[in-house]
Amino acid sequence: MGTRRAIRVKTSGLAEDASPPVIERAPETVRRPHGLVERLPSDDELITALASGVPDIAATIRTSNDLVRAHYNLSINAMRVMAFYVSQLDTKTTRDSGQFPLMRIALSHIAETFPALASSKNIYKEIELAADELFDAQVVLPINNGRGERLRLRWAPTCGKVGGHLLMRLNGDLMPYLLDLKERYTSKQLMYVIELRSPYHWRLYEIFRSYLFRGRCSLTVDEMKAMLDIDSGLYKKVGHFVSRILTPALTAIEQITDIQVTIERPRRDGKRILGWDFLIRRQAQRKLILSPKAAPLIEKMMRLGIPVKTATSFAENYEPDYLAQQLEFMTGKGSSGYVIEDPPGFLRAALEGNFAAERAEGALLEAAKQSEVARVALHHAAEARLREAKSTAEQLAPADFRRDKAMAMFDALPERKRREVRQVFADGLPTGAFGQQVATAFNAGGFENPRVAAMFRNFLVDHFAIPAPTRTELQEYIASHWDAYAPAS
DNA sequence: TACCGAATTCCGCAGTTACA
DNA sequence: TGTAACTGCGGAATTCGGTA
Repeated sequence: MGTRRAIRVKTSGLAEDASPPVIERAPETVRRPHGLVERLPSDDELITALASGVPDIAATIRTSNDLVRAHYNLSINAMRVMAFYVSQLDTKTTRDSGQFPLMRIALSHIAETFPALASSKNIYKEIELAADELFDAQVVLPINNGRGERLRLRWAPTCGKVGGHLLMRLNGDLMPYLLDLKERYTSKQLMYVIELRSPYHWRLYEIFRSYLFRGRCSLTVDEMKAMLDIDSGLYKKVGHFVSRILTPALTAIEQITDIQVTIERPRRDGKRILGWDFLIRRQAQRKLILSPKAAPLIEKMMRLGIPVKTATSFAENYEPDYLAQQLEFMTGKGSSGYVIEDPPGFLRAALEGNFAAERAEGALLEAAKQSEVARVALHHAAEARLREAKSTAEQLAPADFRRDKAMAMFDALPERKRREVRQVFADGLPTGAFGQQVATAFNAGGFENPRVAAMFRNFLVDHFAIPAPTRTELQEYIASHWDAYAPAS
């Protein structure tokens, strides 16, 4: 008998998890009942493909329309794992070998691709459950030109979590539905589904997208429930199906994906709603994502945890070079150990405040210690900023400026943070008439008191780089600035 | 116009997820 | 860890529309 040994699985050379997988090997030989001794395949022989890392989210995935419209119901994480696996396939190698590869995928790469999954408390457990589901679940495919005959297939006959990786092989019988598709297929870009949070939204997006070429489709309630594998006993009332499945899905599809689906009219039998005619069109603004300069920037923003809708909005409203500059500043800030708790908020602040330029100013400050010339340049830059700030303030009435600037920034804070700010200002102020006035003004959520407005506005302006100030920062600010705002006694 | 059945609206519950 | 938001679901009350 061979000796028992531990084999470290060959790594892809990319980011590794905290716990590299070690597969405990059974003895290398096994005695078959008929007496023959066979050699078991090694791990390297078993694993025929290594996921190459985080997929290109702009890459296109093709799926046969038969599979898109098949009857199945997977959890959202199982859908994500499936999409990840398919995105990693090498079509030629897979076709030549005649079977899907047994792929080793780092869980960290799956989590990195799907931000919603990455924020989960127990990513490993969730992916393990998704793997179990892909092993157990079935897809029911119509065959023989849909003459009522159905074929049941399992998704992944080999699927399991090993250490920090997922080992998975798709069912080879699914190859005609995923490879070498020349007609009757639906293509989608990963970027448009990674943010979908419900399997129903994902499935309906794929289904409607399969009809995009036609611009419209007509589906009955029963057809949709069958495709989504919803038990006929559920959503007996059409209204429930509409309000709980269809409407939320259409909203998510419009907000997140590249198509927009609207209900043209219901199909009725008397009063009874049988289904609907849908209008399907590509969202014009989403085409911007495909522009050569914007696409990589949007992808980069999404990798930083910024939702696609926000990323698209930034790409639409800012010049690519300027956006790239601020993104570079943001990633530099992150890699230097600064924890960015709210990436969309931080980037918005960076775009509005031109942090990258301020960083250049910071570099100038360092140089100023060495050079008189730099010191003068720094002085001029500071004066220019001051002039710009004054100009903005002068364009607005003082009260409007206070309200618009300070309230906008204050309102941008999460509710919990707003409560904390109010509390800190209330706690941190000295007792007495003015302190009471300040506390009352804050608790009322307003800035009627000009001193409170000025103090808070200046805090925000001075600390604009801090989207959500901490309690300590606020207390320190109040302590050091109190005298400047307190009324003369 | 009254009746009946389907659609719509509203409410509440439970489990999950996101966030600070 | 607590809270808010979201998702998925069922049921009751009300409204609407077809039909006799």
